[in-house]
Amino acid sequence: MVETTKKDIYTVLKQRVIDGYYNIKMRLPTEDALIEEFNISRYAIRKAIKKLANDGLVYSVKGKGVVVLEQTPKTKEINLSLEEIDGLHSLNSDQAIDRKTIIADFQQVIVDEKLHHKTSFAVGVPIYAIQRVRRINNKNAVLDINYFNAQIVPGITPEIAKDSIYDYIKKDLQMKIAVVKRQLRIEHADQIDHAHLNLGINNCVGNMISFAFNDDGKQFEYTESHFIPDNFIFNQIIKF
Amino acid sequence: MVETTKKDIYTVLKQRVIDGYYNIKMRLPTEDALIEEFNISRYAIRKAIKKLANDGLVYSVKGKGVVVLEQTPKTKEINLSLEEIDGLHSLNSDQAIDRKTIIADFQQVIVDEKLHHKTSFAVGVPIYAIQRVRRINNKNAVLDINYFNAQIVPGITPEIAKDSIYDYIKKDLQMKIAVVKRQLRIEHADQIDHAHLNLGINNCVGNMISFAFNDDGKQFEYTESHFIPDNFIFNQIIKF
DNA sequence: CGTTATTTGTCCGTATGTATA
DNA sequence: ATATACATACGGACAAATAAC
Repeated sequence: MVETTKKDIYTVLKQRVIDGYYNIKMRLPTEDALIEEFNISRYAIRKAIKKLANDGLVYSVKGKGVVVLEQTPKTKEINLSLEEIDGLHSLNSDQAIDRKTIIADFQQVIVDEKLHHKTSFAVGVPIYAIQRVRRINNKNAVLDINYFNAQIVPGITPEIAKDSIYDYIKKDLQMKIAVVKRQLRIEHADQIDHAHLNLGINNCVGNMISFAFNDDGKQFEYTESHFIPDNFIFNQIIKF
Repeated sequence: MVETTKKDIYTVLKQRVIDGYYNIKMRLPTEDALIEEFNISRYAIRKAIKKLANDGLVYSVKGKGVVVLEQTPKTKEINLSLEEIDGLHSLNSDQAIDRKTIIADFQQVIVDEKLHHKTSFAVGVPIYAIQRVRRINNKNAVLDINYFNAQIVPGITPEIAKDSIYDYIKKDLQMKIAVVKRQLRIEHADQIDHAHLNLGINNCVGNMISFAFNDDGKQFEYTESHFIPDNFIFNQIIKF
């Protein structure tokens, strides 16, 4: 029996899978065997295995066992996982990336009919409208167009926008971000994109649209992140 | 107490949320109240609520309750959810779409060093290499470039490819698809894209790369789906 | 402002179902 | 047909965050 705290079980199993420890049979030990080894409940073991499955490392088959998946190569592009927030603020730390944020526009406006249709904020609501260019590895790679409900997220300044609005929301306003609904499209680049981004010969951008909600269920943000081709990857693992 | 079978609880709650039944307080009843109403275990209630959360309709907050999120508008583009398989075969049925598949190329080849690097199939493995153009609403919208391991998925024919290879895998070969790992990039369109797709003035494509695994953990497919801008949306819901 | 009540989250043990070997 | 192994479901106990007083 191995001496391991509950939190470590996932880490231990993950390392073993990556090292090929279980690869000979392409199977994990049974739940009962792992319960024995780690001296812990079935619930805890299943939780660790579920996490491994979410990483795309293993797959559970009823009546068979937990299968180890063949490993696929790592990518060298900037890895977004469709789960990053606040533009490119919280990227994987193992990817060394030079970043710089340039404020291209900063306004306070009232939502009109046209903006309502785009952002789904109610007409008449005061909002911050901010445009920021994200410079990554000496390229203008992302144009963030943010709209924040000023009633829910008050007091944004250009200085805050230059740093991280999400840090301000979480740390200073003590607001909880609950859910972000995201859409990803590919669109023909418009004038603003060409003006701010290093598109090269490309005439399209990726457009990641985000609707963010706090834990009162209120939408406090609408954001479009326009990014240049070839530099970003979105990952997803689908289980059947 | 409402007479409801276990499976219906999610459906009933979903309908109530959509209808705004709980919107006055922006809260769902407590778990205990729902246990009372539906006369069912806490486990079952929590399962239904979890499903609602995955739909992006509600969000649970410890010590507070289950919050109903403000609703965002539906989109009119073809909705892919990053979770569709086999190109565009299994789309939402509420979106009426004309489809047609044209086989552009069909070959059996052996994996060489270059193909190994791209597909991550082992060198020497026999594979099917298939190119299909997906015509949607009278536009050449998607170019599917499929590579299937012929040892794991034998017997593919142009006739099968014209219909659905995934149907063949599941129904005829009785093989289980376990996991699909997917990457989405935006790339500059190449000659083949321009030749097969109705790109118009755009010179970029979306490239959805899929690695598919069966329940033995073996990778049986590598696919690139190149699609034209403006017609597709990928959705995701991120919970914190 | 501190204390108590409320409400969801986590964890455990157990029993039964279901697909696989 | 039998044994194996993961999936689902239930009830209960306690922890942790929030709300109410």
